[in-house]
Amino acid sequence: MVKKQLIMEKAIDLFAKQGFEATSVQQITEHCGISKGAFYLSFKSKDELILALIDHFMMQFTADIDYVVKNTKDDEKLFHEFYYTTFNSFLKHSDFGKILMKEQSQSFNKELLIKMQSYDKLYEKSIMTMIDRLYGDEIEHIKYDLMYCIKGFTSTYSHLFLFQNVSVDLDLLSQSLVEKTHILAKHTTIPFISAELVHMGRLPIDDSVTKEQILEVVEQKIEEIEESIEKESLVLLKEHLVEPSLSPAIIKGLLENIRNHPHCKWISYLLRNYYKFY
Amino acid sequence: MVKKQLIMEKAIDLFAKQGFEATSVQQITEHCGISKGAFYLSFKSKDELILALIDHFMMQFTADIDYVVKNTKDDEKLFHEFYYTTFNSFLKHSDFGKILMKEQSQSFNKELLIKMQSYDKLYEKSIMTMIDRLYGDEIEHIKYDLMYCIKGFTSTYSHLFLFQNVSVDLDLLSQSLVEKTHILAKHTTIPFISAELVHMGRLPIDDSVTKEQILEVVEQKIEEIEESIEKESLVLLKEHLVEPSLSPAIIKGLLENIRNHPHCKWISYLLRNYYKFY
DNA sequence: TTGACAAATGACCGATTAGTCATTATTATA
DNA sequence: TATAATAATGACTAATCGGTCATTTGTCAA
Repeated sequence: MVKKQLIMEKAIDLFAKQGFEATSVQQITEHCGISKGAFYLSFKSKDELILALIDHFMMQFTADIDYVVKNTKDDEKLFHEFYYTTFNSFLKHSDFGKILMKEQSQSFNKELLIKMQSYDKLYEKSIMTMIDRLYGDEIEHIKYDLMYCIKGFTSTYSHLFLFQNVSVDLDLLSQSLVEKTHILAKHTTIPFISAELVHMGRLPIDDSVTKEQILEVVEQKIEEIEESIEKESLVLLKEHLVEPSLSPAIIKGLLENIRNHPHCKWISYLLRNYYKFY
Repeated sequence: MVKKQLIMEKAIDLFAKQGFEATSVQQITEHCGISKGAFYLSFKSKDELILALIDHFMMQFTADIDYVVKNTKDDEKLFHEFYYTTFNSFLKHSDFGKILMKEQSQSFNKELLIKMQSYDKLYEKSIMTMIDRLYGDEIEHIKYDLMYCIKGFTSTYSHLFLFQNVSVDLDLLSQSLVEKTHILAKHTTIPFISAELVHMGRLPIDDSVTKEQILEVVEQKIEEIEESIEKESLVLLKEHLVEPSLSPAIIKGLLENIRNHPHCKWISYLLRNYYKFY
């Protein structure tokens, strides 16, 4: 299982430099110092690797954004936290960010397309939550336009530090985008994007998650991670899932324990939403 | 020479669907109904094909935008014309637009990277011209931010009709973006992007064009095109280049003759700038 | 009809690809 | 230490890639 992570880390390096298709399995295994056969013990195919990478990072990203959006109490800081977290994630995992930008609209794989669309949908949902909370009904008619502009800002400005090697002041960048967002929200009058337009051309996605599915992910992670606090927290959460016995306060504390572990963010996200902690 | 155009047209289809690297020369020649050898009579390599495609479309696009920016007299309509022309070009050549979006940051080829950056620079120049004309010194401190937002709008909203199969009202879209642009220009106070930031991380590009270079392109096009009016106009323009003999009015008229021919837009652009017609 | 020239062909080349599997090395158990 | 179970190897396959070139086909004027 630790081999799987090694491969993923080294593959990221190469994919970011050369792109997915231009990188061979041979190159990856050489970069890892393992044999070609060993690669196929961890992943059934090269495609499965890229899917795993996307899941690994997008789950963290989605969970981080969701946490910030739902746990920032101060309305004044909401968009700033959102922008900052978005850019910080891109910066922290800039290699993956590059892959994402490069391969974004590359429909070479239907499964990948559906995956990306489902994460994108969650991202849009978070943005809409913020817009509804800050501006309410008063901008009902232009709220999808605002959402689209916000998405546009994040992707456009990400290019700056992903593809041009410039170091940027994320705080200032976030400030300037918060201002732009507020300005657009207050003054825009001409709507262009409707709810229908947002959802058209999308593939239908089943995004309901059952207790059993969560349980499966939790059990898998328990095997994977080694840190004691996180592992014990997961075990307790798993037992509570099978047979509820803990108080909400304890649950919330356990979730907080695992929230910042890179491999637990997604579980934390799933459970937060399962237990309706927001 | 007509074979070259056939290959380019058919290749566009496949590149848009599968991407550049995922499309083989074999596939292209089969789609054209020609042999593999015939392909290499028209293009020295597969790389040369993609470079030719990018030149072919980007020259048209750049020339169109430049014309609109320099020839729209009414300030009120300037940004509307700009947005409309941008989106209309993307829509008209949507297959190429897809390729552009897919392959944008793919640095698989240094020559391609430089090419794209030089066209991008021209696009940014056009935007800055509009900003300077409409808002002048009053927004000096945030003009690069505004430019970046405008670029962001065009690329973000292009996704709508390129990758989701939705038909959009380009006029309404342009209207709504004109409004957003004006709003941002009037109210933005926090600058983030500086002139240095825009030019950092860029490769140096030589964008001066000599008379000899223009002459070369003109002569080449004279051989290529068949339409009589355009051809004759080109011949006259060429003679005037070698030995000036025509009045400015005639030159302007000749340029107008060829302006809307897909293969002459670039020449028209080069000559307009050479004779300083703006 | 002939011969000279150009256009077009597709079998072929060496390199590279994703993926397999018989074999070997390592580890755990008894 | 002996045995069973697991992990890891890398030579191998079949397919495909971009690109070449001896050969064939087509098109002229003579």
